[in-house]
Amino acid sequence: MLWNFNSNTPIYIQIIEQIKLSIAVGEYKAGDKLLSVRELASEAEVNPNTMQKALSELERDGLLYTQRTSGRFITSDTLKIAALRKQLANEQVENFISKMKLLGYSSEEAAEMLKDH
Amino acid sequence: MLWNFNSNTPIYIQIIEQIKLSIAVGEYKAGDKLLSVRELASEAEVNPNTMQKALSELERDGLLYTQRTSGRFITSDTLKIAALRKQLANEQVENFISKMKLLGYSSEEAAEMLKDH
DNA sequence: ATCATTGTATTATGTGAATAGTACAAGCGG
DNA sequence: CCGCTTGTACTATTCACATAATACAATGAT
Repeated sequence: MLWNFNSNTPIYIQIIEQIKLSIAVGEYKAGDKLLSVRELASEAEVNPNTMQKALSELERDGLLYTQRTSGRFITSDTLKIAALRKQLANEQVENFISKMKLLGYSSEEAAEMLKDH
Repeated sequence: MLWNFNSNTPIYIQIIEQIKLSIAVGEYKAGDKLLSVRELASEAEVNPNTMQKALSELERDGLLYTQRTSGRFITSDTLKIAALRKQLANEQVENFISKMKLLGYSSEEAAEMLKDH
């Protein structure tokens, strides 16, 4: 996994978002075993505590589960994963439209700009 | 001006974004006088130092200018303001497309989801 | 001339994110 | 059984953001 962070958002939030994305698009597959907290932390060059915090939150969302001393795994619920992808996409669509509205562009104008891109 | 902040981004960054938006869409007009730092801070319910920090940065961008003891004003450069609006819109478009690409949607599929919205 | 308001600067304090370092129970493999 | 790896927990420290409380020079209005 390739990690990159910017400075304006807490790192653990960005980790959550990036892992969610990886799950949603199948870069992590249902049932996959994750690297250990320490390995992931090392890979992302963050503190293990920070990685742990992000993983715990993903677990609360049901996207991961833990087997006590054996490791963490991606949920096997493929429906949940498909729903996640759709949800993330919908969030992007709604965010885009609302931001463009704030900037004074109608949905039609926004769509036009997309086409011209 | 109506202020609202979320917790995941530094407040002074959010202030910058919101004022930029207000300038871009003409809620603040070219040459307008702003409220004083203290008044704006009070209105937004933040510390004057925080407001000051945001305003200074906007000034560095050339969107505001200061007349030492008389107050702060929006730039009179209407071309710059028009360019700002276009730039913010372009950022939204590019961000939207790139995020949708990451989620595995082509530009055409993204445009389709927009239409269906 | 006086005074209030302007932006600006400074110091101290509080808070949450992130790091560093350490510790421990649980289980798997040898 | 032993040792390694797992997740997890805890304390201490650093850092940036934010706040609180002042202070001051410049200037426009009274």
